[in-house]
Formats: sequence, structure tokens, C-alpha cells
Amino acid sequence: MEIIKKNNNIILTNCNNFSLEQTFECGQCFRFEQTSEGLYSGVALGRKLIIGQEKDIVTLYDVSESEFEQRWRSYFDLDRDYACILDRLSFDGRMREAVRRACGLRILRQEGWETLCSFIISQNNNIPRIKKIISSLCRLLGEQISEDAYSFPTAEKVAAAGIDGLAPIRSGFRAKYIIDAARKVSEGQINLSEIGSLEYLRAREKLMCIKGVGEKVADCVLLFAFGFYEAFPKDVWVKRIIDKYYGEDFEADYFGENAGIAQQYLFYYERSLLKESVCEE
DNA sequence: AGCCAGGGTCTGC
DNA sequence: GCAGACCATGGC
Repeated sequence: MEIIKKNNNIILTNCNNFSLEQTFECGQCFRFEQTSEGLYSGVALGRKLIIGQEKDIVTLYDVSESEFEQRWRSYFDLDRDYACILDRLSFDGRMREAVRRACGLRILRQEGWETLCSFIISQNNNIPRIKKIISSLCRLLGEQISEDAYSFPTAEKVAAAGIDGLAPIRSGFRAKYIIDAARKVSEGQINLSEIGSLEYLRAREKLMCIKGVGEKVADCVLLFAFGFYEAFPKDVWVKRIIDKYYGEDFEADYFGENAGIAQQYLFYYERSLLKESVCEE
């Protein structure tokens, strides 16, 4: 990868194993949308970002070199050698198949509180509605950072709103869970800045003290925000995948230290198979 | 109308 | 430890 500064943009050339579409449409992140021009636009790390891709050339619009280094290099996890990781995971035939179809999915390094809150909202819910609820939460309690963009509200702000204050976002039974998380984070009972330095199972246990956070939600937060690549979130899709391709005696450690990456590739793979079969109608 | 969605809690065995 | 009811909401 090479970094070029041009006008007010940052251009990344030779971007291997990086697809914006796969990275943003794989269900790890709910705040980026494709624009009518084929770009992706969204808010992360308190900033609005517009980013586009032409083959292996990625352009971050209106981003300075220091902002790229400070924020987006780690957010997109650009220093991780995905070619090597995917090659190692391809000892498994199904993973080989998944990688053959899509090899540009990257696990983002998202913010802890936003990810925690987002995956509490995700429970027993579907992706379009998760996006809608998060979007209205940001509009309700976040800071306006441009004409059409709002930051993710702080835990303090959400805690102050209370369950009744969340009524407009229509999150249903999840509102009480969001508030419990917001209280525990803002009062320091859960210190998100130390989660990443704990051992995986300790960190998981800690997150699961929050009402509405079980194993699956905790694993998503650990994987998508804190770099625990051994976390292997099992939602209905992944359970289906295990049933279909692996069977009863499957263990989450089958894929080893990068099980979470494998999980995300398989999740994306299985959903793309479904979309394909729907299109054929 | 009924089922499902990147689940979790609570109760009862 | 495990099964089952229940939880809000919206799209199909």
C-alpha cells in the first residue's frame, strides 16, 4: 500500500484485501451507507468520512495526512496482513470457498461504547432496522457535525436521557438494556478503556454484567471494537452455517486465534449465497 | 395473519 | 445445564 496526498484527499494505492463494499455491508458496522455516486459516507470516531474505491485504489475525501494516520489507518486496520491470515484460515475448505468469492472484508476497529450500544440494539432485530434505530439515536442525542451527520452520543448523554427519553428511537424492549449499559459505562462500573488489555474471557465476563449483553453481543463487541480476533459470535446465521457445513461437534476454537475473522467471512459468504438465489427469481 | 430479525432474561425442571 | 415463554417493532 502506498499513501498519496492529493488536493485535500488521501489516496491509497495497491490496497490488497480491502473492499469497502464487503467491509461495510457485512453487518459489523451500521453507520456507513453507499451514496448515489457509489461512494460510502458515514460517521466514525466523531468525524464524517466520505470514502470511495476504484479497484485497489481507495480515496478518503477531505482528509489530512495526520487525520489519516491518527484515525483511519487503525480504524480500517490497514497494517494487518490479511493475505497471510486468509491463507492460514484456508486450511478449511469452506473458508477457501468464502475467500474465493470475497477476500476484501476487513474487521474494523470501531469505538467501544458505540459498538456496545449498537450490538445491544441488534438483538432479535434485523440490519435495516438496527441502522434506523442507531441513526435516530444519533440524531436525538449526538452532536451535529455537519448538515446531515451526527456523532454517536456519549454514554453520559444516553444515561441522562433515561428510558423515557429514548422513546422516540423506538428501540422497544432494548431501551432498558441501553440505559443499563450507559449507566455502567458512564459511572465507571465498566471501564471500556481497560477492556482491551484484559484476557478474552475476563473481558467477556465483564461485558456480560450489563443487562441485555449475552455471549453473542459480548463477542461482537470484543471482535469489532477491541481486537479480540478469537471471539466467535454465534448468531442465527452462524448457527445455521455450523449446522449446514460442520455439524454437531464443531468448536469455536476450530479456527484458532483468528476465528472471528473466519466467522465474519462465513457470515458474509452465506448471506451472499442467499442474495444470489433471490436475484435468480 | 404470522413469521422472522447479527438474542437475552426469567422461570421451571 | 436446558427448554420454553416472553420481550417491542417493523418488513414481508
